[in-house]
Amino acid sequence: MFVSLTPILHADLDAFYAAVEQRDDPRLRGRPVIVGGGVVLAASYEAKAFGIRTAMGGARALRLCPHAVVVPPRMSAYSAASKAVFEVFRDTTPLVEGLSIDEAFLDVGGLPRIVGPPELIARRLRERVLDEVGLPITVGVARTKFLAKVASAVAKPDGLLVVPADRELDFLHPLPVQRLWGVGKVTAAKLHDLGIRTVGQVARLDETDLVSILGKAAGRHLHALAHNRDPRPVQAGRRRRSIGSQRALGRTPHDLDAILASLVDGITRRLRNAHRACRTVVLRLRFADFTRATRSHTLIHPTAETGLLLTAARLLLTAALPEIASRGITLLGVSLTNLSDEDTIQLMLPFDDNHSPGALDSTLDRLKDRFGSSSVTRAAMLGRDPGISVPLLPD
DNA sequence: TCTGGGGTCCTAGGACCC
DNA sequence: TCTGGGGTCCTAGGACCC
Repeated sequence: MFVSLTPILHADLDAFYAAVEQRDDPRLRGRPVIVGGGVVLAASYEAKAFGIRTAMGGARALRLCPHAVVVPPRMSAYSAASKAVFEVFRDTTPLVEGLSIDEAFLDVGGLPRIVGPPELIARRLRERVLDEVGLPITVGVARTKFLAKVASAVAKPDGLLVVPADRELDFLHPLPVQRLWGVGKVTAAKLHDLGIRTVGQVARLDETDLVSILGKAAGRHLHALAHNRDPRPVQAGRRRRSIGSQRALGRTPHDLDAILASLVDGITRRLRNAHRACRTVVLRLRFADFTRATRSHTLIHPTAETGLLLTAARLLLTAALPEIASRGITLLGVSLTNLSDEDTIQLMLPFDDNHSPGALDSTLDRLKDRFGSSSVTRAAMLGRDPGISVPLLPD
């Protein structure tokens, strides 16, 4: 049987934040390092050996390993390191899809005839990241994104694993279900209740059974992954879909309005720096019992203006105040979603049913002449009002 | 064990339109 | 006059990932 071979690399930096700290401070090398404070943001492999895990409470982590070194996070150092690593990725192939600050997919399908087989490309990539950025990185290689990601997880730390096309299911089926992308605590528990512990057992289920257990999307998704069916291509240049910020609140009394203002100030700055605008403001709350809630409001027009977005956020907060007063609050957050490009505005045109059907189109034509046909698009606004997006010109 | 901060995607109900 | 089916958008919640 012909097997199409478009090799995909999944490159994943090892214990990223902790590795940057060990790189920058030789005294930390070889020692258990915890990045974070109240909660473990990252742990070096020496710390992981004591059972310390990401997202664990700091106090518990120190009980497991009292001599661990705790360092405060340096986000700017991590984003600089990430940038440098992604430059090596893009120098390897233009088809790079970033998944997070420390991992990415690389499609090297177009490369092998020029530079060699995927395994060689992966080996070179690991050497370059270590030489040029000073960080260990693990690479998984397979025909699908999903399998490449599984391969890197299995190969960690500081490893390389190639899954040959004729050995895919042999590799996949003995693994525990938690290895499937999208299976977390809740889904794993549901499957365990049914006696399903391995990927192979999932693969033997009918898709309809899986859908009835887990819901439509998750069931179909898992069924496909268990058979290593993952047609998703590596997508370079995917854009962020939301920008947010949040703050955990301690026991001391807090000025919620001031915190809200500083959160909105920070995220609107990031929004403008990215040349984006948003339409939906989401207020995030966590109560004293650690249950969560969101409140959202969608504006008519996209905007990146701090004042407008702060007003929307304040209205949401004001409406939530009675609930906050009765339940207590331990976290306040704001995110901006429904993002669009900042450099377009939407015109609301006062057309109604009495106008001739061609009136809007002729106006569109005039706008296309004025702004260029490719930059004028018709958009639906508020579900039913005709709207038109045009570039926002300096004058 | 006492819980951070940044995200993605899916579901479900209600409003509204055709 | 009463009714159906399909579609989109908004809101809220939840699972999951690093």
